[in-house]
Amino acid sequence: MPELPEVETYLAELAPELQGRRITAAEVVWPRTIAQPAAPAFADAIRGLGFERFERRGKYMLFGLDDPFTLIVHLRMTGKLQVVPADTPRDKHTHVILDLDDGRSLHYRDPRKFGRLWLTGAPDQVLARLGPEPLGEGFTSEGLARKVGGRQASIKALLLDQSIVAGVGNIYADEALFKARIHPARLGGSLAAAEVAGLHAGIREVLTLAITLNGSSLGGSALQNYVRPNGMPGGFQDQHKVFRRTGQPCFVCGQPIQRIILAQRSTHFCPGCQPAHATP
DNA sequence: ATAAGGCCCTGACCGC
DNA sequence: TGCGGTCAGGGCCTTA
Repeated sequence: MPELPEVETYLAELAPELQGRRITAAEVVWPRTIAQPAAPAFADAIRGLGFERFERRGKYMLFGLDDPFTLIVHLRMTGKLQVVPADTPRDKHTHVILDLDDGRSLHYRDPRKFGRLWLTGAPDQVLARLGPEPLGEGFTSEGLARKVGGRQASIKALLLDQSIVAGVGNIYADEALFKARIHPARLGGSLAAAEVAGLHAGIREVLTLAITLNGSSLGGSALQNYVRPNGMPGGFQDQHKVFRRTGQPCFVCGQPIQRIILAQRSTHFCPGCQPAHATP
């Protein structure tokens, strides 16, 4: 499940492959993959455009094409983008094919079909709901405190809300809450300023290390498993303190990690390190 | 405005 | 072995 560090890794590895390349043809196999414009218009409009700039915003990849177009890609759960030889046959999960001018193609594959692509001249409209970048100057402890203050939703649910902070998903929300020693079911409005400050720092530390290690590759199902565009796994899964460690001893206090459901998401925490109530 | 629940999808997994 | 049911999960939409 690609979150900010995985998307950052994706873009870093795709950029050198795509820089300067031009799209010579486009095929949309599953039209609903294209969020904007309609699939036929997308395929028609993207033909002939070249890749110029590469940016990330939250979990979105922004491919700056010839002015004024931006190709936006959100991988959601199981989306993958890979540069392959042009004669590579599409499999049953390949939904979009962009042929490049160097004898290769960019394949978008997505078993769950949740991911979406946009071709737009106004990317800010697509990204309008996003909150600040967690590693940017716009993300401050005070700003986070304003957004969670007074809220009656769990802090876990609030961290998953992309309008509060962009790019944090299920893995890094759990890991950041552990780092800050905050129980995930605590209500946003119950957090003291010092706790919010710790959470703010925890989010940044977890994401920064995860980017350095090229994200998290989870074992088990090939469907869920994130791998980098070059096929290599990330390295942050070995740093997980709570995520998918249900029943295993906490590295800090030894108590078994618990799993609960919050906001319809698996949530992992240490009952010893993350007490349900703030300690005065 | 906020909180909660449904929906989209399909491979993996479980119990019989 | 085969089959049906359940689950996971990001973001958007609807409902209250």
